[in-house]
Amino acid sequence: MHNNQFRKGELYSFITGMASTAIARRLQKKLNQAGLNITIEQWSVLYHLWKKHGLSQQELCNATFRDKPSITRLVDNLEKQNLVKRVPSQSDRRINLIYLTKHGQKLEEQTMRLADQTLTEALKTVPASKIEMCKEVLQVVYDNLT
Amino acid sequence: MHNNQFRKGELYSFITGMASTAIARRLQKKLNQAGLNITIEQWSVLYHLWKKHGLSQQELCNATFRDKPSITRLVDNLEKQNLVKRVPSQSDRRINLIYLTKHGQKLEEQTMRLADQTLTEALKTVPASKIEMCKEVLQVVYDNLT
DNA sequence: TTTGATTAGTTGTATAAACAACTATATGCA
DNA sequence: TGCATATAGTTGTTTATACAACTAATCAAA
Repeated sequence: MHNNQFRKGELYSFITGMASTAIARRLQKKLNQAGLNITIEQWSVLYHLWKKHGLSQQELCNATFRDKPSITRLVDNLEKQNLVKRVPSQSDRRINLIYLTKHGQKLEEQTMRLADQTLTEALKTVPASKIEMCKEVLQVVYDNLT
Repeated sequence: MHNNQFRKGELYSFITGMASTAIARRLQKKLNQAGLNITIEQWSVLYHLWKKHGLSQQELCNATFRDKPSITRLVDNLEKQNLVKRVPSQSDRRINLIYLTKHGQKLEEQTMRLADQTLTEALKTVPASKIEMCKEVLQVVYDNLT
């Protein structure tokens, strides 16, 4: 009852993800201003490749929470920009392993700095304890729905 | 320093909005399963029209945090589905006022119920106090970036 | 070993978002 | 009044997402 009413009030911003949309737009603007010709979505793929080279497309699907066609096309575009390369797996010919090119590797430091700046701007004025709690809630939400 | 390290760890899920994406997908699935042929984005426009009839496209831009071309096309699609109607303003011929059709009005109750269900599923196991704090943080983030 | 099911990836189609360039109308100031 | 400027909305282009249907390769069980 009380809970229900509470939720109705919160509905809109939770569902539309206004905060994360604002964060993504701010980061995209920073990337553009830095003359880096990549999208947030491409960045999110590179993010996982910086952590571990040679992921398959399916692994990128799982890591980025996208479906297979989305990853196919993101990898297409990353390849066009010469940031990654598809390498057929030796052991399983169905699989493409995705490797960063030198150009793709070089983007890590600069873009991570811009992402860090973006979060600093977004979370300034928010105490660390609240950020931690918020992050926990978002994780629970994700787990509840997946 | 400590703060910086904290943020780096949180980076990815904050920027990609994994929680809100999961919420939106769950609601979309419910809409589809109910045989309602509308997208989340269309729903977010209808949401504001249910609260106040006869908004201009510009007002819908502000309310939904979208740019003008996005609203033009969302209204195009809503009109195609006979859910809203563009009505030229009498006092200012640049302006279209957007009104719900009867069909559009009828969707309110059912879709709000589905949205409410979605949030209940997403936030079950999360105490109300944490939800409140999380909502505050997301609002601050939004305000910090807008 | 053959065949049926599963897995990895691609292609087609529809909707949406961001950005730039555009038209039409309104406003405000000289 | 007239012209510069601002505002409301549209159109074109690129990128991304979701879903369905598809191909190719692998696996597993009879």
